[in-house]
Amino acid sequence: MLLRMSTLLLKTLREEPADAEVPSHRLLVRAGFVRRAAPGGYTWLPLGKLVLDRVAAIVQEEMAAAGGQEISFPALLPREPYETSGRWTEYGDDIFTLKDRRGADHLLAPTHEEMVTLLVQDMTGSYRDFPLILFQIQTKFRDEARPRGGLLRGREFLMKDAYSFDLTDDGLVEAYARMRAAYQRIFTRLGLEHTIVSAVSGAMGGSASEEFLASAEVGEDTYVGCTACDYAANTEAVVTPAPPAREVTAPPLAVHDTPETPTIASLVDLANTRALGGRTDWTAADTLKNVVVTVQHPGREPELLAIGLPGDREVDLKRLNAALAPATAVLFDGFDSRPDLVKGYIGPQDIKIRYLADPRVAPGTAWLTGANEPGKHATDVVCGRDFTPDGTVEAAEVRPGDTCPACGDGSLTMRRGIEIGHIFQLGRRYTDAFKVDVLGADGKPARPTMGCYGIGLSRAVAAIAEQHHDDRGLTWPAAIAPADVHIVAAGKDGQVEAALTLAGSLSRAGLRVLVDDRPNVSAGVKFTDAELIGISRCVVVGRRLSEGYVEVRDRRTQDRREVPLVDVAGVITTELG
RNA sequence: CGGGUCGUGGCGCAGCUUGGUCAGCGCGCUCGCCUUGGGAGCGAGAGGACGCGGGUUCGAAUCCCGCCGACCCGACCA
Repeated sequence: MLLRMSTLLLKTLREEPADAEVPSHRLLVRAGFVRRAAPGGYTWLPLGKLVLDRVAAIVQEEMAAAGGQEISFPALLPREPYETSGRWTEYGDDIFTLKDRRGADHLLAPTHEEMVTLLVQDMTGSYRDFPLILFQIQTKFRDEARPRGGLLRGREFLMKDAYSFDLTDDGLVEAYARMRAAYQRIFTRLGLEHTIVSAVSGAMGGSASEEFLASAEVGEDTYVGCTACDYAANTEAVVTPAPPAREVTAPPLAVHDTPETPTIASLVDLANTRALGGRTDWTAADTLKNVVVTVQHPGREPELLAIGLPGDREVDLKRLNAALAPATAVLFDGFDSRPDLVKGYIGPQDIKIRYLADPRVAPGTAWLTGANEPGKHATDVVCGRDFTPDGTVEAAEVRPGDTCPACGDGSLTMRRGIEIGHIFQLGRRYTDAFKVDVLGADGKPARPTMGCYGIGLSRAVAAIAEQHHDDRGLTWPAAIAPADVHIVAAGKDGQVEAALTLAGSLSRAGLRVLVDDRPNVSAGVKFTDAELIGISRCVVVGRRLSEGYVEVRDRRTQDRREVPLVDVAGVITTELG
């Protein structure tokens, strides 16, 4: 490959684009890799397309090595299959839908579980057709409420999704493990430092699920790690260790006048001032906070739900929503129409709506909580005696320092990352929905079980840019850089010809070459552009050319050394290793 | 969807409070000269319905109303 900058569609920007905030977005636009074309939609310019294609090639190689067969589905799909799976409504506003000229509903695919399930139903009939792994690289569409971060969250993006089909649960576990290993190889080859965390399945359904998170300040996912073991999880998937049930030793419930205490802080203050229950050491953690939310189940009437949790914790709506999926919850604000729910003084005793409690609210624990009357609270409200939750829920915020749920020893730390991959053991959710049965070895019908495995390719490019840049520009890992070597013709005119000659020979030697042969562009501009574009190896054809030397530079370390012109191919090839 | 900021040549911005040679600056672009190892210099140019639609006024980029769009924070999000 030989690319000449004199003819390349490339325009580097000296100034930062006003609409770009995160480093990857700023640099990819400034260096001429992508350009915004629509809200949440980006045009891949020649340099960017080269990178994207190299990322895709690595993914294809590893998918094939893991036994995957590549196919390609349409992006424009009819409504029916998604109606059958229930996702037409579950995905809700996040799905792009449209009508054709006859008024029939269609959608722009956000993901393809339905189609691949139908395909497998159509093309298989026997246990001999399994196991099977199919994958595709496709443009996906999601009507994101708010695209952001350039390539990091678009409404249209490139994704690799793979689907495994097995007839046994063991087979699924094996396929999942194989894909998991392939993902580790892929992200390592892409130069992405990443962590695998336990996750929740969300709208996809299914059981086991893990996310691959590329560490980055601008990441949208918060995940936890443990100081003592190798536990790692998305905050949404953190399970709260429940204390064991205990004997009820608390005195009977007692109601107290607690005027003007609608908040936990004001309640704790007053409790200590008045020595409620004979104590003056009340803390927020002794109180039971009860928060009312409106829950929307797909296609049903909204339901009111109360959440009980220790008063020193806030409700984390992300965690709550993950726990309630596919239903969604928002804070309730209609207290005026519900006199039985006294805002600021709600208690779980005889509450009229469904009540779910944090796991810390274990049987036998006693709490200071609302008495369901304005200006009154109750002490010694005991779980299991004075109230019984309808279940537990993971809705409380996770905090650094919380006890690790895996080892029970270490404490949790919190970090941010970009979700670059997500793998699921879906199970039979979709094969059940479409009643996919094949003939088993025993002559009886068998229903395949599925896994699905996604990688955001365009997002991966952005994640790589987040992890590989400095104050001068991008610093691509060699495996996915737009070229192997960037040749700069510095100095007088004769050097352009020499640079082109060198470029030709390196190209014939199998290297991917970008050569800056622009006439009438000063050396300084070329150097600055080369550093912005970020190809790892740069050859400067300049002042020592007449002596038979060129300069070889390392983009990352800024090392420079003079190399005889005749040795350049060898030096570059060796160092690229 | 809530909150905030903002729409002026390709890009980044000033001008708006106090309406009237305000269509302006930097970068980029074109042509010429010069320069050629760190975003050079000089000269000459091209390019803008000031987001859209109404309104006020003798006169609107500037004031008023409505709309649209973008970005940021939050909500939401394989």
